[in-house]
Amino acid sequence: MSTGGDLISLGAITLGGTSVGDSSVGDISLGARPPRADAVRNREVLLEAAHRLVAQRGADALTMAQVADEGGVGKGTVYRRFGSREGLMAALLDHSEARWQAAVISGPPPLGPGAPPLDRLLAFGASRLERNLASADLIVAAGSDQRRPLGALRFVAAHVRQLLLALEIGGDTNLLTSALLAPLEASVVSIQVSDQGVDPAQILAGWTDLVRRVVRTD
Amino acid sequence: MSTGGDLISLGAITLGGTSVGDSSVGDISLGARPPRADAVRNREVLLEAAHRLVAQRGADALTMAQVADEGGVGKGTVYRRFGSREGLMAALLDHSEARWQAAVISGPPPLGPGAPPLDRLLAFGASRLERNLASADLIVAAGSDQRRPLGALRFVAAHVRQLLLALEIGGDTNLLTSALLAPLEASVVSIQVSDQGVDPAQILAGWTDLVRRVVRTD
DNA sequence: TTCGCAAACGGACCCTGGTCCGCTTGTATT
DNA sequence: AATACAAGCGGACCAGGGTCCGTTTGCGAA
Repeated sequence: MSTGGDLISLGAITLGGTSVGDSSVGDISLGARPPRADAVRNREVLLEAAHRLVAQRGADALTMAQVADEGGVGKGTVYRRFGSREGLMAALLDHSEARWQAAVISGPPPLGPGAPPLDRLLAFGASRLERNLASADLIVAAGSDQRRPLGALRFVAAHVRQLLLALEIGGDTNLLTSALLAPLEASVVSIQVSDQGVDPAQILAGWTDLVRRVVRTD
Repeated sequence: MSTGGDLISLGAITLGGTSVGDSSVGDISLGARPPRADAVRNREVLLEAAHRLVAQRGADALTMAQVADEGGVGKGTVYRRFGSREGLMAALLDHSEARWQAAVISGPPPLGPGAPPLDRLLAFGASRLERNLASADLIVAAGSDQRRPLGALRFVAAHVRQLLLALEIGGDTNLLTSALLAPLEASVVSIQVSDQGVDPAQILAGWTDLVRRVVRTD
């Protein structure tokens, strides 16, 4: 897996918070002294190790001791770097999240810019649902870790809100945004799919219907 | 706390599943021999102990060993009765859930029967949101335990679907129901309120707006 | 180059959820 | 009342998350 800088860490729209563990490598360290080389190295190594292990055995099976061993460091180091298991999961998500955000910001339409708002919104729903389902275990394992909800969720909300505004709907777009986002949340859809045996296509159909009803200005 | 039979365990719409731990006392034991007296007694005692501890220190702080001690039994017994921590939480929820369901089924309007469908739906949202927020920690702690999502969630879904049908909306009411329920889920709203500082009233306003848009048949 | 020290390291240690299994007890039957 | 046995019981035990603290190390300053 190339850990290269193929795209700027968009996930780092985390408003440089007070979150545990360090932030991404490419972060704008404002005033504070730069992180030590060994810390950066270990972070990389551990992320890669964790990624490998998750790919092999799934997120649920991942243990912190495993990650430490695989990375050739002590368990304490893993915790210093990521704060907690949730923090580690969140860090793992950051990669793919950044990729996805890039697709929304500058990818081809209808997901990316260029298509009419409604088309973009529907494409967004499909794409987000797919992603949330694909990384459901990771997302759920990341729980309500500091950085994820306030980073990724913020971006997603801003995007949807933008589209709703463009559609010139009345009402409070902020509130409506949350309401539209909820049915796509990993915690919600993973239950529907795993425990209730609902077909993901059905969920999307339901969401699409919902959106169509909400935005119609007949 | 009166453990009396003031209302029939509605939470037991759990379709008498294969879930771990036993089901509520009032269950229709079909064919199988009845539970032993000590088992029933311990279940009662432990529920009460757990309830007390949760009230005192909150759901998150609850440990299984505590419950066992407080109930004067071994830890193994707690696990036999409830299967897991999640199972215990789910059992705790059952009480209040049953109460709530009763209010929906036979309470005063507009939540209960008698009011026009739209009014009932909006009242439902307000009430459900309130309940989900009030027991958010318990609900989240109960996770995706067998009985909760397929018991409570099923009831709630059926109710909303009923109302939507009465409103004579087009489209697949099943899908729409899920989409309308998602924004009220504890996992969603508790993040909004705790981590994002959103006012519950705002959430309700957003949901109300959503519903109004969905059901309008202009 | 040497020095000082904040930062990083690592693994022993603690806590809690969950399992196991030998012992006890309720209950149906005779 | 005696018997048999399924069900229940309890606590020792294990695994994994998370903390602590004495030791090591990178790195800027002298």
